[in-house]
Amino acid sequence: MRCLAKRLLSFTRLVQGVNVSAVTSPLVWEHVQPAAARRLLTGAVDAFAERGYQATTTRDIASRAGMSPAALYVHYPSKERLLFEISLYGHNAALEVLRSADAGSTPADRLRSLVAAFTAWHAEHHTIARVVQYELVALTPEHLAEVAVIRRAISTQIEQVLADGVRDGSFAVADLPGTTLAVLSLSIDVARWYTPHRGDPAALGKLYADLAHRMVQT
Amino acid sequence: MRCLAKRLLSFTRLVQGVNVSAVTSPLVWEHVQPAAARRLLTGAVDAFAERGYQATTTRDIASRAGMSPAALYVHYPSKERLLFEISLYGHNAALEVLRSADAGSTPADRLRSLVAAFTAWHAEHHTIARVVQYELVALTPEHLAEVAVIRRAISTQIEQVLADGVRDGSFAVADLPGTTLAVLSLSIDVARWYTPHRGDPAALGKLYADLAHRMVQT
DNA sequence: GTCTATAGGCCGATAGAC
DNA sequence: GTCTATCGGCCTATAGAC
Repeated sequence: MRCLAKRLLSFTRLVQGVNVSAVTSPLVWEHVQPAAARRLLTGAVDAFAERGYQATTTRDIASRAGMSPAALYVHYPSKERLLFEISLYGHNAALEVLRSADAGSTPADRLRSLVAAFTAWHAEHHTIARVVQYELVALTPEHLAEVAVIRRAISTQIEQVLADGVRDGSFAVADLPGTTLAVLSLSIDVARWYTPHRGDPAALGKLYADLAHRMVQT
Repeated sequence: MRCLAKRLLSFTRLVQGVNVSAVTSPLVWEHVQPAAARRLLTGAVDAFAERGYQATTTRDIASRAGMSPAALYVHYPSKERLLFEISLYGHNAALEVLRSADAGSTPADRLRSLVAAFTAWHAEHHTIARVVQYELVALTPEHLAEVAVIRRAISTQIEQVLADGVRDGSFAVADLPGTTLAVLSLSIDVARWYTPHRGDPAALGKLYADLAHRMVQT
């Protein structure tokens, strides 16, 4: 457990840095060291996404990592802490994907870019995304409060672009908070139903960018 | 347990009948008899919606119904059967809400009516809806197959209206299955975030009907 | 149809050897 | 840092009295 603080620091640096490809590549958990801790963490992501946090046993996670049940506690102090690390990293990754995608000369371009990226991330990383979006209740109140800060930043990122579009007349939005939530919903719900055989994440992102833009354009 | 088949029959008749107000009123479970079985079922809905199926204990359900843990098994043979009855009833209710709402002279009117009703149902009945949409994995394969039939009917109901609008030129849809899923997503995701203090279900339905219509109109 | 009592098993987490 | 062994507790479900 001595290496926990170090791991949290390193992944925060990575996610908030410029190298976005790192969080969308298959090597998402490269920063988790040592390798045994990483095997436990990726096993937990898969198990939590498949069956949910409560239905997953520490024995299941350990066996996916090729270890005995007791070995888990050398790397993580509890099952909840494993969930928290996944949730915190996942939220930071999602926020960073949005921040990197917020580029374009018009609100319409920016919105399309945001929705395409956010949707594609939820498809590409649907296992992590499922944990991020559907296992919040299993976090301790303290850990939930920590990820809630990131969730508000994610919401603000979308709301800001919509507000900018309303201001310059390119968007017509009757209910700004409600429409923000609807745009977010569209992407987030992808984590519920997406499986790799249901199409290319990038193509899905493009479709959803178009649908979201049509929801608000004048 | 002798009364189980009778209960299933009676609620199917109710849900597929004409009295839609019955499934949107607070007395949704009136058909579940005797009262002790109904108390267990509504307690289970609340508990499953709050904490999830796996995190809910039979002791918790029984105590919400004011009974000892053992009394539950007089009315339901297992915890999963309780989930199945809730899920089956909820799916039938949602489908019936859609079928009753599919009225209007144009595809645009029909789509707006469908989305408004489906969205309002997910808000008004967000506890049942949460169980319906997020606890599918906890069902046995046989029970899952049974609700999957109803889920396909729900999806078809939306897809048909979109197809009708494309045919008569009132809608422009690049990807029919993808757009169908997006429209459904918008309403379904309401179950994830809705709480009563977040606004009136009917007003939310109206907003979402507008957003969905704009997604597809020419 | 409700209760008390409990079977039988699995869970999260720990102890201590190597 | 990994193992085997195990603790103490809680779980679903059942037995049997009333």
